[in-house]
Amino acid sequence: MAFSDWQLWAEAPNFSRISFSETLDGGQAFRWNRKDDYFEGRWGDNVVRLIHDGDGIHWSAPDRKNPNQVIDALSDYFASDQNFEALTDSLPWRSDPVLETALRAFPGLRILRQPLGETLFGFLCSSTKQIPQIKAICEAVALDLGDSLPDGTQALPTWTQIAAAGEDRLRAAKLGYRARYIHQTALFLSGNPGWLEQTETLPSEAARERLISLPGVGRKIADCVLLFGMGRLEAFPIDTWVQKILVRAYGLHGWKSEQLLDFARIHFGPAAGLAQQYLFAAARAGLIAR
DNA sequence: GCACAGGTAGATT
DNA sequence: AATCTACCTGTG
Repeated sequence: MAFSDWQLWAEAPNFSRISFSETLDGGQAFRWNRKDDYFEGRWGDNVVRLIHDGDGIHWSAPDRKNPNQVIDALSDYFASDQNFEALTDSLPWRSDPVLETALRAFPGLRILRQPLGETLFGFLCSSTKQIPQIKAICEAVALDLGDSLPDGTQALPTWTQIAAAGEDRLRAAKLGYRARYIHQTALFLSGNPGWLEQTETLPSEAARERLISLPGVGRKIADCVLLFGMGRLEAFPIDTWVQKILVRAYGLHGWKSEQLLDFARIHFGPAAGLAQQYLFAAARAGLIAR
């Protein structure tokens, strides 16, 4: 299957080169790969190539795809309904030099709006794994269990497909102890159709409680799903990186996790999750909290 | 050989 | 309620 010629995405977000790369391949999503001079990504039944050059962002998709559908899928995935410029400006960077450093390093960074089920799967794979390993696991599971995409590669499997496959097939994808959690969650979700979609209609606190009721989902993964799969920008996932940032760069030595969450909510405000992603990116780049 | 990696759940204190 | 600890596998 051939890909279309490159086409300008006129309404694309205003990324810098680095924030473009960091948004796609910085740990929010696990199915983007840097090819030659472009990124290739998959979500839902979409396969899209994106390239960021001096003219903006251009896309290419498998030939048979309707261009308007590609644009719509991109707009949805990049949460184009959100004004990230204003949200970023709403963060307390004027009085917070750590945050200011992160904002200046990654201007244009965004929070993606990924398919809910895929987001849950990706972060169920993520515990004590590095991003390249999470991506490798997702790829292995897709190859084994997923439906074919228009270019002949594989989508992530549905929860029903995962439930039917069984825990051993997941262990074969190097999921280790995560395989049991994922399979049990798959059994529940395949037996309760619409449960995830209904969760998405709830206020964030109630949605979080429901997500945490799933096997293998604790506070951190639930917050990742809220943030990256439900557009809840107030969700503030605290992982080992963010924990170190808060302790070292903000001086919050000895604070309990509940206290750190309170600090984040009060200090960063309604777009705390966006601040989290800036700080995460800056820490991984070695700019803060080394 | 061994510590550590975008955690969670169950046991122990 | 706070603090261990087991759980898989790959990497440095």
